[in-house]
Amino acid sequence: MRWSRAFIFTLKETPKDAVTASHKYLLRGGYIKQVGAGIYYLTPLGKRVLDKIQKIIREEMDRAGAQEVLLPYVVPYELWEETGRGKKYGKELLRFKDRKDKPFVLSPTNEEAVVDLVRGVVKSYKQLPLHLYQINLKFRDEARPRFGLLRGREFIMKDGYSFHKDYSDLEREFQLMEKTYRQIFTRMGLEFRVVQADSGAIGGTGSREFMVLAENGEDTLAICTNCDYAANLEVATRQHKPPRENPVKTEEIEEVYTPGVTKIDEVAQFIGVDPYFTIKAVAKKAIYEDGREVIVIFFLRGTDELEETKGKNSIGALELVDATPEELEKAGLVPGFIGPFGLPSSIRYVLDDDLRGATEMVAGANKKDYHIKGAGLLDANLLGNLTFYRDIAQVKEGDLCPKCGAPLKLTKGIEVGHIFKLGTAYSEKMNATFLDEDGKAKPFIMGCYGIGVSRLIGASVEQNHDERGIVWTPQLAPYLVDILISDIKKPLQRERGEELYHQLQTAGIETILDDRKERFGVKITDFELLGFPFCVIVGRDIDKGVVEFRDRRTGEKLKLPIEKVVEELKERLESGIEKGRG
RNA sequence: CGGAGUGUGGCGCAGCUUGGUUAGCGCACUACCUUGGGGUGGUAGAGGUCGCGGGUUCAAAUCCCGCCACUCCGACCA
Repeated sequence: MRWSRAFIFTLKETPKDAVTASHKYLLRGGYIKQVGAGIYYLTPLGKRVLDKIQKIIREEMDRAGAQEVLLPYVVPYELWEETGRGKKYGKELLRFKDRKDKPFVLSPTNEEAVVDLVRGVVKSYKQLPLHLYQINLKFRDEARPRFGLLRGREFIMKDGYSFHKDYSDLEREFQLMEKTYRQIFTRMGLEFRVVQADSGAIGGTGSREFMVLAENGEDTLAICTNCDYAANLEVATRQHKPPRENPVKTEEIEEVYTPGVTKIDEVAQFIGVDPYFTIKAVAKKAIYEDGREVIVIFFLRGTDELEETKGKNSIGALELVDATPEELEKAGLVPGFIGPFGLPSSIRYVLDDDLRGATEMVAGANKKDYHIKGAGLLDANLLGNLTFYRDIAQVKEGDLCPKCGAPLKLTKGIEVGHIFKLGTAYSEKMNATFLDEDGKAKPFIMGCYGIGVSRLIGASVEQNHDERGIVWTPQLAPYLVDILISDIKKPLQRERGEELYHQLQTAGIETILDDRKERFGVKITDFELLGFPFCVIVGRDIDKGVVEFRDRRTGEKLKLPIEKVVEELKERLESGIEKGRG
């Protein structure tokens, strides 16, 4: 491509709306341009990156035996009624009507459509397994789109759905997909982790997320410093440590007058114990699928925080919201003084695993302005018979790995892939069955596999940039080499640059020729902003047949006879891409 | 969806408090000259219904009311 003819617009100043690196640089480099909240144009440069990503995904999915289809973007609402998701999905689902007043949705995910496609067509276990995937637009009417391509409302996603006759075959496919995804992200040259995850609103079990590691990722991951354990903080667990001995002994359980002291730190200080020996009560209102609302109290050590996702899952609720003091009082609770001892028997509660065997604890007395001290959770009679321990605490840096016991470390990531087992959740509701060997109709057992394709553009920049701009991995770069003609008015520079350009094209290396009538400074700054992996500067040494070769990532500069350029590039590309694969 | 904020040429902003001639600056853009390895310097230009609607007033970018859009913090999410 000749730069002088290319639709490239770079911005010297950062548009004020951009905060994160990827948003800033993609905007400044003219890879994207915003149309509306969470909706973007992709320019030719952006499209080239997108195509690279898609190509890798297609190759690997096809290699794994999946078949590409194209499902509709606009889906009749009636399909969503069949699964009940039409109502459940909330405002993120964009609903609208056509001229005949028939309701439709803009697809945010495509389980319904793919099941509809397959049902009645796949009738026998002999036709299974089947894996269909597509790369298509999605729309989710996000409450708050942000960070450019990282959280758009309209985005491109690869979504795949597999159909199986039994769970062991689903398991096999799931493993295959994990391997395939690893291969995909490795080929892109990205640093990533595979983590255990919550399966979220789509439902299902056995969930794995693929996280690109980046400082300002939206997800927090717990990663073991020793073994391969890695989990999204939402579901990360830790080893139960034996309770520490409380140095402050109490002869017997007693009530302490603690007027107006409600916060954990204040309570600990007031009574004179380490917050570790206090019991924190987190009151929430749980909302269930059927619309029921129940007050639930989560008890944790004063040094721990409730992990809402784990809390939610521990009681099978759809959502947890903060309970107001009025709601608590109505339920017979004393806000600020809630404790597990003497809790009204009608109240649903959950104890964190780490409280198992805890003794000499301080907790709210369920009585205004009083706490209890010296209580142990072994005193089952105080708790009633309903001891209900679950792991509901948020893992902290330094907690112990559930697998090997080494310390865990927290790090940030951007979710770019998610695979999970759906089971029969959709096939049953949509009455999609096949005849098994035993002659009985059974619902398909399904798996679901997503990759945030357009998000990957952003995630990749988020991970690969410096203070001057983007640093593409060779696998995703829109062009591999920028031939920079330093002074376009010098005929020799121009001629040699053109020759090299044709030579590289013949060699099959994607090249952009900066033949603009601009100064050197402008061109090199654009090169750095746009992030092409390599630059060949045809400049003042060309009369000696020498050009300058630059590596964007390392900043390395070297003088090189022009006829050695192709060789040099090929060498670097091979070693670079191999490194990416490792 | 709660809280905060912003809307003035393509981009970044000033002007608004205290209404008053042709609405200004930097970058980018056009033409010419100049310079030519890190966003050269100069001369002359083009480009704006001041987010939209209504109101107050002799007069509104500026004051008042309504609406819309976008951004940020939070809740939520591939």
